[in-house]
Amino acid sequence: MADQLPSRSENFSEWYNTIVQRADLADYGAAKGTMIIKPYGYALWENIQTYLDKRFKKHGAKNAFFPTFIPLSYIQREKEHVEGFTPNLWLVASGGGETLEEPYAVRPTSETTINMTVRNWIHSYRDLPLLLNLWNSCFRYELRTRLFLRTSEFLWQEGHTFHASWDEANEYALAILTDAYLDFYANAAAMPSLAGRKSEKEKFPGADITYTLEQMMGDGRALQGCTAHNLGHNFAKSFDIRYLDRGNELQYAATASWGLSTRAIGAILMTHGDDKGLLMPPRIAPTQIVIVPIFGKHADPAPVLAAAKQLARELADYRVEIDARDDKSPGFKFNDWEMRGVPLRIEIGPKDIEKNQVVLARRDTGEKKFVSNAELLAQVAQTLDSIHDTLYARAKKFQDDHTFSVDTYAEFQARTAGEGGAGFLMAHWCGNRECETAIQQETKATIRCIPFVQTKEAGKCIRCDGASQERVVFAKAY
RNA sequence: CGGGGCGUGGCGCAGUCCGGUAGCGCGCUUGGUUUGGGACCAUGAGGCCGGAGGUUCGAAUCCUCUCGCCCCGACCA
Repeated sequence: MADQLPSRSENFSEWYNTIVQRADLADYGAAKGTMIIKPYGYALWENIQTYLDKRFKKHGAKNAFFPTFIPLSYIQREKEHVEGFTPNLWLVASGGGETLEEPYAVRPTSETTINMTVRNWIHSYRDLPLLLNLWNSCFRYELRTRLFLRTSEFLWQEGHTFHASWDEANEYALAILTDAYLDFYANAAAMPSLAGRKSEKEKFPGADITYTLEQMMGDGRALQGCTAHNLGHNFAKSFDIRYLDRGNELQYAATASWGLSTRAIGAILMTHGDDKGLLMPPRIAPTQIVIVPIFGKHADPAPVLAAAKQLARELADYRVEIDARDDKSPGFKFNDWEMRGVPLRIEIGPKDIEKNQVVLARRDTGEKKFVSNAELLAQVAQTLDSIHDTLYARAKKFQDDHTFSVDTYAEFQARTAGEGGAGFLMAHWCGNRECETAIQQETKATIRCIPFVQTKEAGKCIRCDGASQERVVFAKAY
């Protein structure tokens, strides 16, 4: 009897920490705060990459690579940017035993090094837009780390784009947010998102506007699933990126940047799943279907194994694994793959072979049914789609059930009291940073975003009674 | 950097108070019986007890120093 998992409903945080390691997604690295992504976890990342990469390219972005080491003076060039990132910066002080004349920053993000380079690539409006994307890792010094959610080094993509005007940069950032990220979360990860923009306090250092998708995790905490920034002319001015427009006038370019990291894996894990373990969304699941051959009593295992392999060939369009381990019982395998979150299981034994059928078992509902070989392909396709829809619907319902309109600070404090998440709290806010900071200090809740979609209504700030024209979303966040 | 806890086979732990040369569960090896919801019997392998120094005839155990990790707080783009 294997150890029981911690209960997801009763101890969410322990459940997460245990499942990430037990499902072989990731492990701790030797250096403090670093993460080893194991094959099962990396396969999930590769599926995320494949999905997103296509959409970025559809929007004209081209992949490139920029160095990990960045001269410190580059980072220091944009005022807000350096202030924002200094607490998280790793520096390389020596190389080859020699102290460096100027330390290198280990990229916390590539805005500066990209801008220093691209300023020489752009001379004319004909060079715009310039649309780059990098798949790499970045490094941020962190005091408290958690696998996938916050580590000292993590994988991500960072897009950096250069445009002729502020509006064009803005449109591009929004296009990526909705056509790439929102689409990915909804149609690949089976996750609803709350789209909006960040408050001044929460936005990216150096951005004019930061757009975000906020998702609700299974414990009612919020997680920022990605960001897209309209950097306006800030970096172009700091790095002197100018071009000649059609009227032969020198203009500053406008820039945007946008990113999604391996934190998305954490988001997927914390959105789906139950007390049995993980539940991978079918379209990006590392293994979509596991075939468990049942070797019957006193029967020859060879025909069963052969039938399982034949099944796998028929299902070649899917990511399929056959669990032919002969030292594990079927019951153990069922539990094992359920813990790992494989959405669909096919059981095949001697009795099924006689009857030209298999057993289809879905991870989300636990439902098991016999399916004839003739109907198998259609049933598999339909069931995987149905699991995706079920996961999305569940997550949406959970988000809706944990979204509250809050009109008094007393209720706000009551909802944010205690250890766990508080859901999304839609409340009026005067727009002042002082109030925002005070609310955070008093309740641990932060403004996650100012949603794009909401009914405009006048109201009073939850804390100071100041005038407000729209609600913002507060939550306790990861 | 404060406050608390912990370092003992791959993993989880007991043993530490009352010093006598290391044990349990899981996993792993091999053989056999099993296999439709977490199988069983037998067998075997595996440990500088985080590190250094000290006390002692003798240290996982007592003393001193040191290194590392975890939790809470501070920090978090």
